[in-house]
Amino acid sequence: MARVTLQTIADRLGVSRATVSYAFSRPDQLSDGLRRRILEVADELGYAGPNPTARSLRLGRAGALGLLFGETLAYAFADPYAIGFFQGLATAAEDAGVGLLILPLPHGDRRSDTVKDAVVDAFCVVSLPDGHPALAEVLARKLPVVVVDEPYVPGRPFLGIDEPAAAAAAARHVLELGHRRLGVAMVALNDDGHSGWAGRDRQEGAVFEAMRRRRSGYQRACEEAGVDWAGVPLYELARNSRESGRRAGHALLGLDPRPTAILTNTDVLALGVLDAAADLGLQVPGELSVVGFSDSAAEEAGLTTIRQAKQEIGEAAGRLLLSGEAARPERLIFPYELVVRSSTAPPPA
Amino acid sequence: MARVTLQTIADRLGVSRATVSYAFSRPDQLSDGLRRRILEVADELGYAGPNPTARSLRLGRAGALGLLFGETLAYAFADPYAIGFFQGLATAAEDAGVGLLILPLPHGDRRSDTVKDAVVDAFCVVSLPDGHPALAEVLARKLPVVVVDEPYVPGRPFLGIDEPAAAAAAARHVLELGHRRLGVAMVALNDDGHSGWAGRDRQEGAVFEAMRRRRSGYQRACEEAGVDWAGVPLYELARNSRESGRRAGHALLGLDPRPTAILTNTDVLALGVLDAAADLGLQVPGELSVVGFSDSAAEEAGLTTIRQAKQEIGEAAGRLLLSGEAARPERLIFPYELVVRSSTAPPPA
DNA sequence: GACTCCTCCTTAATCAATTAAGAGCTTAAT
DNA sequence: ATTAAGCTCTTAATTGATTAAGGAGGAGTC
Repeated sequence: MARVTLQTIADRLGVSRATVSYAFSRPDQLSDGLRRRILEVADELGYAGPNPTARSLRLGRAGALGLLFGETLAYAFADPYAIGFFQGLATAAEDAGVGLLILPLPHGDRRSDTVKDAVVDAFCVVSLPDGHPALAEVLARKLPVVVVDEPYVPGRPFLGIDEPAAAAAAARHVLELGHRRLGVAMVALNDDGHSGWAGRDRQEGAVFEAMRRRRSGYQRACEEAGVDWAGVPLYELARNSRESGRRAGHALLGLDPRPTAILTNTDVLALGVLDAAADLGLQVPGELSVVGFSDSAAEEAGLTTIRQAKQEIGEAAGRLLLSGEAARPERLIFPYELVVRSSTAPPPA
Repeated sequence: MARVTLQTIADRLGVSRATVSYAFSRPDQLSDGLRRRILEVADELGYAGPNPTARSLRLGRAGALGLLFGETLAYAFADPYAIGFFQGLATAAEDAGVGLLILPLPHGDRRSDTVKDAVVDAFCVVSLPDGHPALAEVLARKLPVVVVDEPYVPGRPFLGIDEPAAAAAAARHVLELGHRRLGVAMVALNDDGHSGWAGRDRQEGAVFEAMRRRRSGYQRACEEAGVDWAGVPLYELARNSRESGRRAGHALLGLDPRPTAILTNTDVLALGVLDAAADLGLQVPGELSVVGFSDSAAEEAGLTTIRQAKQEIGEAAGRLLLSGEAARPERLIFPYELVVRSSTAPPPA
């Protein structure tokens, strides 16, 4: 059974290919009788309709938005922040009637050309580490691109929050409550899979720009409050999971002197820190204050966190790409908000 | 600035288009010198690389899997069950190095041809109501298709659980605990946006097959236990949200006599029912037992539920489509498991 | 009867690539 | 010297559509 194309139908009926095309896409160009006959024969031959790829080639539009996320897809779908963002982006795509093509990152040794081969009209890049090869591939495509969260690409629209300011607000919150011994747990500073204490080098050389900037916000707030940043232990995690957070929590809470407040750069991590506190029988917030980030999984647990409008950011990214305005390099900085719940309080006396 | 194509580069160098193509896709066919010169000129002219659409047309493969989900995308991304499924599907796609094209359903009056225009190699259809027009469009594409959960399409591979048996297991659990006055809250029976008490007609005429079958499982278990199904109130919800669950909870718990156990067809709904119980000061499980479904949001809340391997199902669906075996119509029925937690207990004496 | 105007369909260019087969030319083997 | 074999590049067919421009024929108008 050879492939059925417009031509097959045309030949069968002794009309031209163009005529058959019109039957599908422009009914007004044809007499009703012929059109009906064409559709009949098409049905009879099992024609699948005008080939979308050929159509796309001819029309010069793909009808899809490419999404590149700086993690494995399985991971992305497990991350509440990513989910919120997807939701916003999907809303924009849906309103415009275009699809959302979620692309896997080139993974391990397998050389897959997903970015090169992606049939899309534009790309949305989210949370890619500095210098990731996929970014270069995206830029090489010469299509509209927006970047969300990181990395900042000069000349391209950027969407995100003021990371240092937001992080500083989180730190300032506990500092103003009177805490002086802080601890920090952060995921996604680097992408070498390492977990453990992170010294100055790993902190400042972090390849995830947004997280690097977040960290600098913590530092600034500490220094402004007269707390020596060099004395603030920072535990770095390879994966953003509750289990990771627990591990970091145990590491930080095992220190002497023990921190009275722990800052984390994701809510999921913060939940893990709460688990660690529970393991050790520490009261939160009486004996330990914990702050999350993103307000993605914080409400139920009563977690103090920084809220960012992930859905709005996603939707704005989508609209920007679909409006064709993505050529103008804008920096859209979205608001954040410190949400104080029941995981923070003044330190024990 | 006109578009740069292979031809542009070929003309510039005075070579044939084929030569330029080889420079990109088959280095062994060319001398190193010429190849280097071609790549140089390409770079100089700002060539974006071989056009993926044209490539796709010529090669006859799209490098993407189409996903059609029976709800708005914004909604899908908010549903823990869907997320789990996506995760599995994305894993399979990722391993194969293909993208995942998430398609919006034709929405309201806007006639968008996303299904017709989707550049994909296969479709995965999830939870579509009976007779939804998008299904016909998918089938018309004559591409490999698998259906997950619903609807069952004769001749096409199907993946899901034994819905009636799973639902019956949930019902049997509370019946065996001694409950006799049950209440049921269900979402996604119909897609007409209606919420409220559902009588026999709306129950049996439900357009979402999986949910219809789930309901029949509840009924069967009741009847086997000698509980008259006609006396079991069923409250139907238009949306799967915690708020909906709370509403259903209030409706059911406001009845006289009050049910001692409430079955729901999603965990999210069950959480809402717990909220309603809390509103009314009812102890769970002392005064009320609640059972969820899917184990997608149940663990933290200590909810008794039916666990289904959503990730596995997603991954299996992906692999089936990508293996090219999707032609053989199989019915892959996945295991379910009753997970008893702390939301169910014998009824009050 | 000549002219114009429709309606309906065809012609042919175009979208941007891939790739089997073949044509020159050089090198190696007999 | 001749033939075969290798390289390197070109030719041309192919993938499956869209659409502006044009032609043929019939109807309407003066």
